Amino acid sequence: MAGRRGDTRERIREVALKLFIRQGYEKTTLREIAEELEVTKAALYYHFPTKEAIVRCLVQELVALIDELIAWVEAKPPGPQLHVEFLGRFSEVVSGDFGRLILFVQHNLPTMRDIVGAGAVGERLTTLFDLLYRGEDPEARLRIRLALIAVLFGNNATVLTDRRREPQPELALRVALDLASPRASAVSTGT
Amino acid sequence: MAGRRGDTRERIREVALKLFIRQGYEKTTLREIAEELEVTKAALYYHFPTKEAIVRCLVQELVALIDELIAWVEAKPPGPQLHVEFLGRFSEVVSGDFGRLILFVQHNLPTMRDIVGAGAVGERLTTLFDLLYRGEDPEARLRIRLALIAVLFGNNATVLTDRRREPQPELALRVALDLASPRASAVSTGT
Amino acid sequence: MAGRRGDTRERIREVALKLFIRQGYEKTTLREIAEELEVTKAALYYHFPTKEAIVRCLVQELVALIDELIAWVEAKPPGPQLHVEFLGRFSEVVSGDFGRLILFVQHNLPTMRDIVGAGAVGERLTTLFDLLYRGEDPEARLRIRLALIAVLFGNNATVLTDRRREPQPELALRVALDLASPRASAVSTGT
Amino acid sequence: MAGRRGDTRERIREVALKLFIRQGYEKTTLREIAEELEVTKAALYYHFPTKEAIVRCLVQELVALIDELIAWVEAKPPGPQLHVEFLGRFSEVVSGDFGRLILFVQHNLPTMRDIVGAGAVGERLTTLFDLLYRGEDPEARLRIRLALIAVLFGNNATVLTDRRREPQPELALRVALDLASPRASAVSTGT
DNA sequence: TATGAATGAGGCTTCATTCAT
DNA sequence: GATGAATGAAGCCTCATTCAT
Repeated sequence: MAGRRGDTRERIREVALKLFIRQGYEKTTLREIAEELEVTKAALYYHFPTKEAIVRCLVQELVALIDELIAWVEAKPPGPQLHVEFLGRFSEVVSGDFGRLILFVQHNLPTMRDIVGAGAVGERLTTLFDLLYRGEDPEARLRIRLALIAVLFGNNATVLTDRRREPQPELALRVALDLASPRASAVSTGT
Repeated sequence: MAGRRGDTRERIREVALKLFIRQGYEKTTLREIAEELEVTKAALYYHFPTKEAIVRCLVQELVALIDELIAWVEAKPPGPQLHVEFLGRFSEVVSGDFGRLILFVQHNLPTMRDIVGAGAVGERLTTLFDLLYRGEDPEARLRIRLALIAVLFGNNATVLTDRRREPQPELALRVALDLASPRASAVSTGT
Repeated sequence: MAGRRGDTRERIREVALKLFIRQGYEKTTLREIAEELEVTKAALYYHFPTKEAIVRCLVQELVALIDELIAWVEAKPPGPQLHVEFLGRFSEVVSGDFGRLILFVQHNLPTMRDIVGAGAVGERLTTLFDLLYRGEDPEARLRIRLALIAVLFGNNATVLTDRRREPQPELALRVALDLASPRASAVSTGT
Repeated sequence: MAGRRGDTRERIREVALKLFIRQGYEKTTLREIAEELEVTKAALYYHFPTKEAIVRCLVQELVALIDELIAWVEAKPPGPQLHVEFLGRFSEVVSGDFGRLILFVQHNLPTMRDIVGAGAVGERLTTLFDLLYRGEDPEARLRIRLALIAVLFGNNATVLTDRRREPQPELALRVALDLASPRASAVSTGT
């Protein structure tokens, strides 16, 4: 009640993100958001022209964060060492807002499709992958993607996640690094 | 009206599954389902007491399929060879209805939570993992889970998936096998 | 399941009456009636063309019972003794099906209006009163009506009824007789 | 749209009461209420969270009015004179909103049961009776209840009411007073 | 006599959105 | 910046009823 002047838009964003993750976009009503903020529904319309606009705003934040990663990668010299460094960076980033935004997207897949278009986020990620693995073979691409997933698993919980255990970011990072490291193993050269 | 006797319930299930994956549960209206089936909304209520009941039915099918996998694993002698065989089986199964049901769950995460309860599917999967890796260390558990994800990736497309390429089930299986195979040290040091 | 052949119509009537009293006509669905009878909804349509028809059937029974009372009164010589005898008769009759039918009407007042018409039952009762009190003054008419209510109170429970006590038919009859007995009391001659 | 600010809730209450009496709760649709008020159905939901809530609101008004009567009785010294005075008060009150609310309850008996609970109103009335007749015998209790009914009859029309005549409040009150007045023996033996 | 499957109408409710203040 | 009141569209669901078997 004191000291939060003008940050209403920010608070809306926060609450919306939380609820969109927990309950999904469609089940989250503007009334709920407003109530949690102790304002009226109509007040939200002062800050966002539309419910969808909140989603677009959140997605744009995610895209911006991915763009930062892209810029980060572009600034580094390519090479196998890059993958290792990148996973470290990714692991950091994922534990913050970036992680929650990814969760938001994962929990609202069909909604994403018809509010921001099919590939809004996916496209950007593919760009990122291309940068990391320009010219590499499909298997390497798949491995890096799994490595990212592994890192994600270290922090969040979704289906296929072990619900009985606490998140273990370091373990996840270790496995991810292994996955991404180049190999001349029997398996990948076989067949 | 022609030749389709008694299969209405089955057809509802089919269309609902398709639409729940494509548009999500909340955005899929009963009217849509009914129209695509060329019946009235009320007809749906003859076969399912509620919209949620369709979801529950679908989830139960998935659970049943997982239970089959569990039974399959329990029938085999344990050992490292089991993992290899299991991934093969999983790969087969994932290309069929099982895969679509997983997709359905992934695309409706928050809905799952409040219709069938938080862990309805996750719990079952954890049981399956426990069986595969009873007594193994956390890293092994994480790897098997990633291996399953890899197989899933070979067939479906979700966030973090490479949207420009066709699914490559064989490649995915190969990487999965590598992930799950036992290795000399925690961090692979080559073969 | 054994011995009740052909009495289905009767059983429908019974169950419907019970439910119409307890829950009201509108809230009682044909499905409920059918379920309690362990038949299907459609089966009801063999016995009654319509839900309203069940109501009409019940009302006609009540009307028939009132007509019996009318005939009974017409057969007796008029005079003050008649009132006493009639209340006795009424008290008997009210403890049986007649009472339940009255309850049914009381619990479904607006429904009666638009299924059987505003005065279907009331008209008949007025006829009965006219017979009992032909030529008597308005006060006497009101007293007889209250006497009948008193008798009703002795058996049923409605609003304005003392919910803490058991029905006391004899007490009710006693008060009713007092009410109906002619008087030259100070009150009725005053003003 | 003209001159009616903030009274919408009141107007809803009014129209609902009228229609609930005339057609019964179940047969009265929100569309009807809204149309008669020249607002949209959704507007009703701004003022009442639910159709049932309108009923509850109405019942609470009735309960409040009964409570006023209870307070009125408690403020008077007990004794036979109290009954006379009370019937006078009751007669006044019954010709206003109180009477319509009672009518509403009488015309929606089963609905009352499952919206506000079996004894919501009955309980309160019993409290009132207890106050009037603390320690008196069952017959006296029955008589006072009949006296109240008589007063009701003077204003409203229900089953067992003489539909051909106009309401006659004064006559009704006279009979009620006679009913409630103490008498020599249980069965009146003249004056 | 009875049922399984389906329909059409309509009911209650919810929700994003608007607008005058 | 914010609110109270209202709207329009649409959603889920229920129910009496029908009809071929």
